[in-house]
Amino acid sequence: MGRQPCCDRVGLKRGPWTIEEDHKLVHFILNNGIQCWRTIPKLAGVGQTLFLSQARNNSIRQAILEPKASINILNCVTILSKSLSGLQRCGKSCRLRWINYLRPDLKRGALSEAEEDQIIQLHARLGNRWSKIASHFPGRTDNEIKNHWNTRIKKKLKQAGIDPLTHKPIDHEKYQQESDDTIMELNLPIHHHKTETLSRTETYDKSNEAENCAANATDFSLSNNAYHNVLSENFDVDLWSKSCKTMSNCYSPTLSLEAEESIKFSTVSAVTESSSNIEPAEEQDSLQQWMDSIFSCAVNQLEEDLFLLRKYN
DNA sequence: AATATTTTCAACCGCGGACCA
DNA sequence: ATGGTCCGCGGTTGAAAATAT
Repeated sequence: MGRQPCCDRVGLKRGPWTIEEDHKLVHFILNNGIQCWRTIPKLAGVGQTLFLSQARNNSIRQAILEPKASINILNCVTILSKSLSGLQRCGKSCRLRWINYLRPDLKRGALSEAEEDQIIQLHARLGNRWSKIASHFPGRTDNEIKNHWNTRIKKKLKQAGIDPLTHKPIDHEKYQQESDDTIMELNLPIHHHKTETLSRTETYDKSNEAENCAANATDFSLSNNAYHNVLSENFDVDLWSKSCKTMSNCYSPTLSLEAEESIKFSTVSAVTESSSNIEPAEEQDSLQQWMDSIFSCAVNQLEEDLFLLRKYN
């Protein structure tokens, strides 16, 4: 009997993660920790549904009293009800996304020369045991190091006349024959290797802007800065909407002014509304949850705006 | 400016090992 | 010992971004 797949793949989403999915996963793990990856997709998002029903009741009540002021909130809640189901991802995919991209202790930005040298030394000792190698670099993932090895370091070594497999100087005449023999000995399929030349982008360094963008996005989604700002008296809506924009720019480079304004309006309304309807003892938690929801909502609106922009441009 | 080519890296796949009943 | 389940690892893929023509 064959091994069963890690999950029922029917109806599960694959491919790149959306902001909303990231948000659900981060929210769940920060609140509940990691227990069983298989159950995380089902549970992520569910914790917010209780608050959703509260919010819906509040907003409906408010809509009756003050229709104009609360219409945006009501819209948000309606959209949220569609988006707050569990994650349509398998546990494996969640684990990968968390480990390689979302976890808060990840170090961002290009690997330094010193790190590269250390990778080369460790690879000479350990071979392609990427997780072992990565364990020497806190904040770096095995995937990142593996990718860096395959795209940069291998080429650099070859350029320097060093065989990346053996870490010994290349004997050019024997090199091709030996690697083919090795492949035959190991009974591995022979692939047609692309001719590898020094990368045209070898000198290209990730711009500070890109790094800041990633760092800002991480800060925003993982350290709950936005919530703390909202809770403090000097909450700056402009600053917050800029954070949203910066984060969204990591995914999509263009945003409409309307979309930006939409975020501001949702935020101000949300803060006003939720503050007036929640008991003081629960205020902070509820407000944080509300901000969670509003953030998802704002992102949904942005994505809808982008979709329309693309459709009609 | 448009198109082609190359590079990067996030995400997927399948396997092996650990653990449990 | 056996079979089922889950997690983690390493190889690979392919879309998006960067660069060249």
